[in-house]
Amino acid sequence: MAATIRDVARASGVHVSTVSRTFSAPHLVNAETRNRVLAVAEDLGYRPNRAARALTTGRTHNIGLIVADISNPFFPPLIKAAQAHARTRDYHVFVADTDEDPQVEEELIQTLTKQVDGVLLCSPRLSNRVIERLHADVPFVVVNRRIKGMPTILMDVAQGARLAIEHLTGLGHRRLALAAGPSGSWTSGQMREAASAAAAASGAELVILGPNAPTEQGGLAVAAEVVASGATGVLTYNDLVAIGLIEGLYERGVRVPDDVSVVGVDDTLSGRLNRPKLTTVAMPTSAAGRIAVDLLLQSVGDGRTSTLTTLETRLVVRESTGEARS
Amino acid sequence: MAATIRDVARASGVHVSTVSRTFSAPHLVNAETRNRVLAVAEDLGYRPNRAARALTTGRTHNIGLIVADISNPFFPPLIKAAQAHARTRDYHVFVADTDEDPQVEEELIQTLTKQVDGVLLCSPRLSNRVIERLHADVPFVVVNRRIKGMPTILMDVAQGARLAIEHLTGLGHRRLALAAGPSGSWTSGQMREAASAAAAASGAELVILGPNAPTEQGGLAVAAEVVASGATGVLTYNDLVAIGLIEGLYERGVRVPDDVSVVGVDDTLSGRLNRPKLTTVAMPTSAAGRIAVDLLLQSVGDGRTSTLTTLETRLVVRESTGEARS
DNA sequence: TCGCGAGCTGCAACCGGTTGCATGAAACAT
DNA sequence: ATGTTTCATGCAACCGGTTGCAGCTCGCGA
Repeated sequence: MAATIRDVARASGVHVSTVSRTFSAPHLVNAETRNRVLAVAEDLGYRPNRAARALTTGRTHNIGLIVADISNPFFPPLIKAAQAHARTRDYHVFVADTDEDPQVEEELIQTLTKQVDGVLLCSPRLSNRVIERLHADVPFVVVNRRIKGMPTILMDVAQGARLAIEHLTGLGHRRLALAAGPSGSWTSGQMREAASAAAAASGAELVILGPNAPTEQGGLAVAAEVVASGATGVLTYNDLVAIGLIEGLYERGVRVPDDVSVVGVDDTLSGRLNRPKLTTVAMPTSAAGRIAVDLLLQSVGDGRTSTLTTLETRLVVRESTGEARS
Repeated sequence: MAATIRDVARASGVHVSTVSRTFSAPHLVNAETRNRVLAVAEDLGYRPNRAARALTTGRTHNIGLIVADISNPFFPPLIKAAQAHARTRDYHVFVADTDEDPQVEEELIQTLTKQVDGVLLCSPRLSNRVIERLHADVPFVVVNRRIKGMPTILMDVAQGARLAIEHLTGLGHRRLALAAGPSGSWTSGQMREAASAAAAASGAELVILGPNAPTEQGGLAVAAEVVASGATGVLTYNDLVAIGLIEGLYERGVRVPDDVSVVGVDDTLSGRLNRPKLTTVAMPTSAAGRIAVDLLLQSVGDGRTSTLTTLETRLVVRESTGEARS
């Protein structure tokens, strides 16, 4: 149906190899010939078949991007940034959603392997062991998880957690809670450690509640425990959990920030939440998307590189936190 | 690096064609041979290269999914449903985001064309003419837009708009506004017509405000016009616009629903918005994703089919609408 | 005038699979 | 014992490109 390189060759009276070179190594072909070939190609609507090209070059010019849950608003900015950035490098990004299921995650990686030059693993739920095994087949860049020997991009969630806890203790809260994330989440572990340390340093108490689903449901479900814990300041795994939690607290007649202060993480809903607007730790997701693509293409190019990039986070104070009532 | 079909053939003492058949037409090969080949393949970690297969079969077993903006919460459920459903058919979904830019949309379709068997066009911003031209190269299924001769899935936004307007007039509102969508949006045109008709039928006034960006920014920006219009009931292009609008109204001291009632469309934020919870028209996005994949695979299989599927919408009344103050 | 290098182009093998056709052996009917 | 199927496998061409190598032409210096 569509025109192939041989059609173009025939129509312009040259050998296929000349047509091939016209597109992939233009400087090797005479300007006159090149223009003729280009004209014919244009005329026939010829476009090189990337899959066929990949067969010989070993470069698909595609990269895979795997996320746990595309409906988590944390990911879209990262995805958008990665796509836009990859496009400037003549690469395409294929996004796949694992539904937070490690099994599906592994399958997806397996199938993607042959169709992409590298994979961006965002907040993977697989064990390090499995990831290392799969790494033999295809270059990875890992976002939000520390794995030795792989290019890694971390958002400094420990710093974020510290900022959040200090913000809460600074407001006078002495009894704090952390609504942790899912058990497979490396980030959640980091938050937990940093929050514990920061709380201890300020002489505040911290109870860990969880694991919780990283969703509004998870937040809604943990509300009862928060109330029972007697905490007046809560740090949540992410904004969705915070939203769900606030909702759950309201349902129990607990008001935010009057009775309990809540801090989210991600800053994904800036304008979205009406009352109260969420105090949260902002994550540099777009930057992470761009950098991830660069790292990946780099490691696709010159073999394994193992870099650790850590991006800073930032506390955004809005309306969901307030002074502790004495 | 990775094992190829020839490695497996050599190691198991059969011809490559036998190995090939073991995977793509198992019934043609003797059970004993098959098991031996499978064992060797397993041993070598062989997995058929889908790109190479695509070269001869013309089937990539991939489908493309193009959305205007992946951060619009309308899309993720659709994407998830499409991916999950496609996986059961041994297909993969590659998602691409156009940033609401028709130019980018066209480029993406062009590049995807050769790498997928068909493309799901969700809420396209391109003109019908361009879409029809591109359709020559690759099968399409179009969601949320009516294009003659292409398989189409529509959510009955006209019905939704009618329900919403009737809900508002039923509450006693006589002066209504529609915060329309972007100019390229077919859906927005449908809403406009249906809303006008429904308003006229109820003897209410309706002013059309827009076009607006289909985002919270768009809603925020249109708030002034809403206030100026004197409308007490507003239907918005989607939930994001509604959220932005409510925010903008609050900033101007106008309360929802006390002073102005707001109805969104999409039902994307159900639990998310705290006060007031959004009254909205629910869209069957997951169903659309599943059906879209089916239609596409079907039209990939037996050539062009042109079906029109219309899915019902549903009004979900929450807290952002209330009785008109007399 | 000859030799040589530079610049272009063609040849053909190859990437990793698929598939129509031919071959051969075993099973069956006559 | 012979002819006919059926089943399993091998052969080789093909999909749409890329690329190392060889050959040709031309210009230039000696």
